[in-house]
Amino acid sequence: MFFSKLFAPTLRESPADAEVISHQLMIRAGMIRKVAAGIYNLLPLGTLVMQNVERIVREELTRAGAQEVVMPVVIPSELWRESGRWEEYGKELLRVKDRHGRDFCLGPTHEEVVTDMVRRDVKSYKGLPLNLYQIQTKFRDEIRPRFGLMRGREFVMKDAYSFHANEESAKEEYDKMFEAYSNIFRRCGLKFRAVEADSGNIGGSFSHEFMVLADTGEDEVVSCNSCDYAANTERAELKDHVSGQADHIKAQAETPEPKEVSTPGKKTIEEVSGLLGVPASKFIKTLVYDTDNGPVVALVRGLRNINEAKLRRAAGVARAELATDAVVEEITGAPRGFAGPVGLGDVRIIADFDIRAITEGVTGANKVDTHLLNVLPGRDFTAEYADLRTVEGLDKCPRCDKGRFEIHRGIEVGHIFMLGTKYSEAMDCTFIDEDGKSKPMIMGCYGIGIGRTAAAAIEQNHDDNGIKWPVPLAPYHVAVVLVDIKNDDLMEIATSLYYGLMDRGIPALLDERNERPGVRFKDIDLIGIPVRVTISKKTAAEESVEIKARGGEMDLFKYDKTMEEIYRLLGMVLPEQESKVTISSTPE
RNA sequence: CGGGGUGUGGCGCAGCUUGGUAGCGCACCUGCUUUGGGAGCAGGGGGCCGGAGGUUCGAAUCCUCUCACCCCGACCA
Repeated sequence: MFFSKLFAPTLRESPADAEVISHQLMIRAGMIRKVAAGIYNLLPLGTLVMQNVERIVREELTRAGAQEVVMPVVIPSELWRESGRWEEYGKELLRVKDRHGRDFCLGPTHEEVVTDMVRRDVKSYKGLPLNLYQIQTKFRDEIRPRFGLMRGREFVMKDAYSFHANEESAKEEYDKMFEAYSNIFRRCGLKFRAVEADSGNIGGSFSHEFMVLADTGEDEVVSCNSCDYAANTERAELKDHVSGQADHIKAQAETPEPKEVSTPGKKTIEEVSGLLGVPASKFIKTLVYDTDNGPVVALVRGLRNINEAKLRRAAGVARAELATDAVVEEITGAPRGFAGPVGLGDVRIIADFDIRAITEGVTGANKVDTHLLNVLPGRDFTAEYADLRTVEGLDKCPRCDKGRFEIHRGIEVGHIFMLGTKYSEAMDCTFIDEDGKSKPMIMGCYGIGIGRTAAAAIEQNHDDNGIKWPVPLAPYHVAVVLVDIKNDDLMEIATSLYYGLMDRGIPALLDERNERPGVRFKDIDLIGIPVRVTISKKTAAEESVEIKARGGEMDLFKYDKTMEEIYRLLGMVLPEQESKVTISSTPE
């Protein structure tokens, strides 16, 4: 590509609404432009990068034996009604009507469509396993799209779905996808971690998220500093480490009877802790939740946060939200801020394991302006115990019992998931097994956000000057900058190098714009091209070109060493028979 | 949806409190000079101030309504 022809409107300043660096740089580098909230145009540079991610995804999935298909964007409501998700999915599902008034939706994901496709034509175990994928535009009417391509409403996703005759086969495919995903993100030049994620209602621990580590990530992940356990903080487990230690039993025995203490107007743990001079870790935080199975009281240690997903699981409910003040008052007999587990009536109490470790605890007295001292779990109230608290750094690893958690922020670029028979049963996707019996297929699904992967790569690879693309994602691998554009001899050297690169399959950009060199260097850095070759009168006088890796130092190379050096910087090896090839020497 | 905020040339902003001819930087166009890290000078073009209604002799500015966008919360590739 000749830069003078390239549609890449670069900006010096970033638009005020771009928050994160990848969003800012994509706009400044002329890769994307916003059309509406969460909806973008991809300009040529953005398109090239997306194609690079897609190419890597295709290569790795093909190698893993998956087959590419294309499913529709507009999906009839009937399929979604069959799975029950037409009602369940909520407002994220953009529904439209056709001219006859029939209901359709824009596909946010394709379990229904692919299940329908497979059930029509696969009848026997002989047709299994099967892994079908597509790379396609999805639409999810997100409440709050943000961060450019990181969380758009319309976005390109690679979604794969596998079908199996039995669990073993499904697990095998899952492992294969795990491997393929690792290869994909490694090839994209990303530092990432596969972490355990919510397994949903089926499939044990068979769900992993692939997280690109970046401070701006929307997710938080923990990893053990001793073993290989890693999980999304939302899902990370903690074990019951506290029961039965000798000194603890002694402290329990020595805890005096509960005593009321007046705490007028002091509602928060911080306030009461300050007033009484008792550390917050002695507090039993008491939260009243409204669930679809009535109210539930949850207890966690002061300073710790409850994990509502864990609460939902422990309580066996689908919905749990903090109760309103009115409900709190009804359950505890006191206004918000003075709730405690002691003397509560007939209400379900679920406590975090850690609560059991408390002796001489402090909690609300279920009475206005009053708290209780010397509360001892087990003696003064009873509760069900479960893992309820959100993990934090330095918490003990539940797997190896030795290590401690480290916390990182991450961007979820991929998710692999065992679906089990949820869709195959709902939609009657069955096959005849070897034993002649009809069974529902076991399914897995596997997603990668293409644009999000590109954005994540920028989050991890940038500096003050702009993007620093990992070579496999770069829109062009090499920029050839001709400084003195009016000099025909130099132009010939530059174009000959440019075409030489193209002939070798190296995507190149020839910058022959009538701009001052500084402007052009800035643009090329901003766009993030990995290797820059500069040709000018000065370099030509030495029969050399100047080569500089993005972010590196510049060096002069004689014409016959040029290609070798470019290959080296791109992490490639010049083919043996080419080592003698030179770009055209100075014309006479 | 709840809470907060912003809408003024393509981009970044000022002007609004206290109504009186719409401004600055970048970008763009022309010319000259310049040409190794976002040039200088001179000239030039482009905005019904998000939209509708109202108050007023007069509204970017005050009032009402609306729309869009952004930020903080619960979802997700």
